[in-house]
Amino acid sequence: MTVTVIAYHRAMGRWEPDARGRLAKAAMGLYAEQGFEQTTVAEIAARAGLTERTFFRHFADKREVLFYGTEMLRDLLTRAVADAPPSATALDAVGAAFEAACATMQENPERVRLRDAIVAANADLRERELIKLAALGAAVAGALRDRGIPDPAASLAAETGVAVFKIAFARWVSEPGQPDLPGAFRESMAELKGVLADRAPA
Amino acid sequence: MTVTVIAYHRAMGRWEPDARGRLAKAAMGLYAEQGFEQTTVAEIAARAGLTERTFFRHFADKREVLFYGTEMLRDLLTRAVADAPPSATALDAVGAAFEAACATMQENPERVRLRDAIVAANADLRERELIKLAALGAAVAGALRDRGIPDPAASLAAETGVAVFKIAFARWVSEPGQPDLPGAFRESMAELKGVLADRAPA
DNA sequence: CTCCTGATGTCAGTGACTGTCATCAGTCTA
DNA sequence: TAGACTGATGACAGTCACTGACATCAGGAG
Repeated sequence: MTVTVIAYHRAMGRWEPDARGRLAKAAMGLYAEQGFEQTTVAEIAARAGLTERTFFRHFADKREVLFYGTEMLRDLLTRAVADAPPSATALDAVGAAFEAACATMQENPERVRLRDAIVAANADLRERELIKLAALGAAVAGALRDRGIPDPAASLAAETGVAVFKIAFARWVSEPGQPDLPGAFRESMAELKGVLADRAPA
Repeated sequence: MTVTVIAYHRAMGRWEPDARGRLAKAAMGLYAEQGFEQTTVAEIAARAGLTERTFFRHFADKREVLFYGTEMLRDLLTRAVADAPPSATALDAVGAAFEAACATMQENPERVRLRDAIVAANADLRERELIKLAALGAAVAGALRDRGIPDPAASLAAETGVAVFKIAFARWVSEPGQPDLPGAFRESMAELKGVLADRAPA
């Protein structure tokens, strides 16, 4: 539909708000306004002043645009695991890493909550979220291995961290009054330890 | 895994081998022969002697046909959790449930391994698998709640069980000589407890 | 000025998935 | 047994996500 291509593409010598960012913003807006399924990629591209084809040059698919910050989060997690004190156990390091991640997310609570609402409303998006979380878990496991923790223990600790994070996040989202995501994570982590200490001796 | 629910639609009026089963069999075969992406739904339907439209009347999408036995597995897990002795802790009950599930899967190792190879080879299928596992975890958590275990502990124990199962299954798949899936699960579970007992007192 | 590069537009095509209506075989009822 | 009913299927058209191939166009390097 011949979108009036307003080409403020280059203003001075630099690039204006880059295409990727415009597409992501347009997508978020439309998903929030009309829902994910009701939004076509053509609409997103039009709002960004670009073509459908260009959208797919920047994002692998219609869902991926919502999982923009995952790489950043992954780097943050692996760095935090690496930076944990040598005395820390695997679970300690994992806990510290996810706490740091929680703190980062908390810097933009509205955005995080909006994104989560969009994702929660659609099954395909929930699937994508799960695989992203799994990827984060794998990255954390790798970072633990780099600390010298052998593989079964590393994977176990990482998966545990992800599981606790999921629960804490869900809890935080469900309580609009609760602003403390790192705190929610800490609590859930403590509860996990309680559950496991609770087990029967047999 | 695939042939489970043969609903002989009417006793004597008798449909031929039901459409759903034929479609599932055709799909498995084609996915194994040519790969998931290289197979079109039209091909599957043709091999089953049906139309593309009919495929989508029986399966929500092209992937779903590979996750045929999940409901059965879910029932098995929840029943096992319910049947655990009253003295069992949450983690004990979860462990017993997944061990039972492992035993069931072991009845058809080749089929399970083939299915896993197909799923592992494709990102979209891995996503679907993750959400199915998450659903199993949710079902187990529900069963724990029915046992009177409060929610954070129930979810935590269920997610832990799923995480351990994933690791044990991956290990079992990677070792063709290893026929003992329940044993692999038991071992991974024991390792988890070791990891957690290992944590620093602080 | 010209070649090269990188981002974009254009266009045609495939294939997953859906809505709708017709058909057809058994079943139930009168 | 005729006729209405039901449930599964076929036939068909349509939408839309996604891809490959090629043209274009601006800026930077030479």
